[in-house]
Amino acid sequence: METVVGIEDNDDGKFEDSGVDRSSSALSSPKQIANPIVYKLVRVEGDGRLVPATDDEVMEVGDFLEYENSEMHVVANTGQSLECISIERSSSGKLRLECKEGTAEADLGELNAKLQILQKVKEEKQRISCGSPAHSHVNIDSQCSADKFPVIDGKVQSETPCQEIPSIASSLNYTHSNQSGSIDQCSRPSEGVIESGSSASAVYSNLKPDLSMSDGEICLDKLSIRELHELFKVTFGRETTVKDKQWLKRRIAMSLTNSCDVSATTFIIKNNKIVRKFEEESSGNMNAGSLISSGNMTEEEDVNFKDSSAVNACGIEDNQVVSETRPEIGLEDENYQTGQRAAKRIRRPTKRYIEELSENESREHNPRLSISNKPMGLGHVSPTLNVRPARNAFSEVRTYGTRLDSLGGSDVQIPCVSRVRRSRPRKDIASLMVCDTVNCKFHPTSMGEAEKLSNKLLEHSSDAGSEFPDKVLKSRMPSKFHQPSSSEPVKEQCPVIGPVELRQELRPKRADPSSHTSDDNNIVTVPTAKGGMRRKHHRAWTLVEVIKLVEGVSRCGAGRWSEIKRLSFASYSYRTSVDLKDKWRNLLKASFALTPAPADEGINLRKHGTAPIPEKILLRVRELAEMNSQVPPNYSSSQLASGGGSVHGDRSGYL
DNA sequence: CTTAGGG
DNA sequence: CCCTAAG
Repeated sequence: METVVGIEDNDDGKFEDSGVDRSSSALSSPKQIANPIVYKLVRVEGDGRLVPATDDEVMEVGDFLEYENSEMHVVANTGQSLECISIERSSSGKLRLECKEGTAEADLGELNAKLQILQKVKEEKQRISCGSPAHSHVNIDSQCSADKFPVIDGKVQSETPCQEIPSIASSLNYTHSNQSGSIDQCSRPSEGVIESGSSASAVYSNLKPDLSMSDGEICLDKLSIRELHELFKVTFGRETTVKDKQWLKRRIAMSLTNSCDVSATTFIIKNNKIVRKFEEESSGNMNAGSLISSGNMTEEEDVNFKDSSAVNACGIEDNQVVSETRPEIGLEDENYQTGQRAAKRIRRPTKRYIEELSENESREHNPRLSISNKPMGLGHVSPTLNVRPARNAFSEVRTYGTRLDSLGGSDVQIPCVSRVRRSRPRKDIASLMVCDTVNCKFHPTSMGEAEKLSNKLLEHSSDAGSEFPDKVLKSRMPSKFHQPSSSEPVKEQCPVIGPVELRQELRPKRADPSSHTSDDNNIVTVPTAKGGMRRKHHRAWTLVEVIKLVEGVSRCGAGRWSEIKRLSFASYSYRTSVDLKDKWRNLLKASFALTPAPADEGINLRKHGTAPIPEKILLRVRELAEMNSQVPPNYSSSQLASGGGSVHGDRSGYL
């Protein structure tokens, strides 16, 4: 699945013993054997099997490696401080520096990218390896460490103080062994411990002599402030004005350790250890100082962070390689590994945090915007009443605007005003204007009570009708309201485009064009074969609407839906006469079901389940229905003893 | 177009 | 809600 870079260490025969190692070696091509350290590209199959990497894969990695090497060179050249040089001498040291430098100075971006990829691969591999029998322990180990990272870290720190920074070369071998060891350890602790003890000690003994920590530490200690500054500069790629020797030392040490981690790929664990050690050492010597100084050095800290992250990337890469290594055991190693993991973990967040956090933030913001508020509660009468009017009023305008939007094809809502006016011919504009005025009227009018509202609405609607010349009404109403959308060629419906979301409303604020937020009603129109658009989602009828409907029916009589539409639903572009009719039908049904119908419907059962609609209204509906059905106007009053009288009364109340 | 009714 | 038929 994933391509992994593996480092195979041929130098130490003992390391090869491990099954893991063998597998890797088996995979490795023969030529690799010659080199002490071999980077292998392998693919981890789903079953955990390691498969030799393809040429392409190798190439990919190869580039990276090359890049690193070049980086190393650069670093070496750039490296000015004695310390650096000394470190560089050791192969491991070189790597370290390189990583560090690369991250700090050179193409952080590129490195990071590569590192990320590598890291990903590595992670994947680890995951996979868990599944595979051979690597299962590894996985566990890594996971465990990861999970417990913090704790382990602390543990490691305390436990690993003795460790010193070995030369990178040694560390490489060592690392491999360590890693494998750690893995092994997990599976079989006892063995691992023993083994680790021997191997680890041996390695250590060998390594220590080389450079080891003493080098770093001593060197740092011996360095003058100026030298430290230089070193700092080399390390971080920038000057520092800090005069605190301890702080400088600490910084440098940390950076070195970090770099080690990174570069140490294989050594990561070890590096971690080392790092830890450094920290400890530094802490022992300068911890107090560092703490104090750290407060002042935010800037410096930041830089460090950066560096560390960069380094991390390198480290990750290395880690990746390491992961492949076979199992050697070392108690310490395990600790190291855990430590490494921990370090990894810690750092990683750092890196990603920034990116992701920013992303998240942006996302969060967006969601908010995108989230539509649909405060419409049918159940709540008062609220709806207040809200609805406004919304409704605009809805018409909105509709127009929507259409325009749809034209654009984008969901974005353009301020209705601009759209409407632009797109629409004068006539339309006029009609719109009228609508607006009407809407405005509605808006301002605050109707606390449903009745009031209904009354007012009625008035308005009637007013509008009467006020405006028939011409205007006619033109705007029938053509535009009803089918206009579908009929209106062009732009509005974009039949061709396909399902377009028409966001109708601009909500209460028509002024605020920007708020596209999905409004309560997102009406999705679906292109019909005919080319017409049809609403896809049902728009819940609001109480206000129902009231208006009832009112309209009482006023105009059932069946005169177009009239009612015109009078009472002028502002509701989305309610067609057919809708009204349908709704009325439903209301009738409901009313009869709900109320003990004295008249035709003998069912007295009440359905409480469905009663968002106030009984009052249903009652009235029923009355109206009865009235209608009973037709004879004269007769109605007498006939509908219970209903007739009440009907009138209700009606008067409403009206 | 508008209604009415079925799906 | 949508679709369709009938007036």
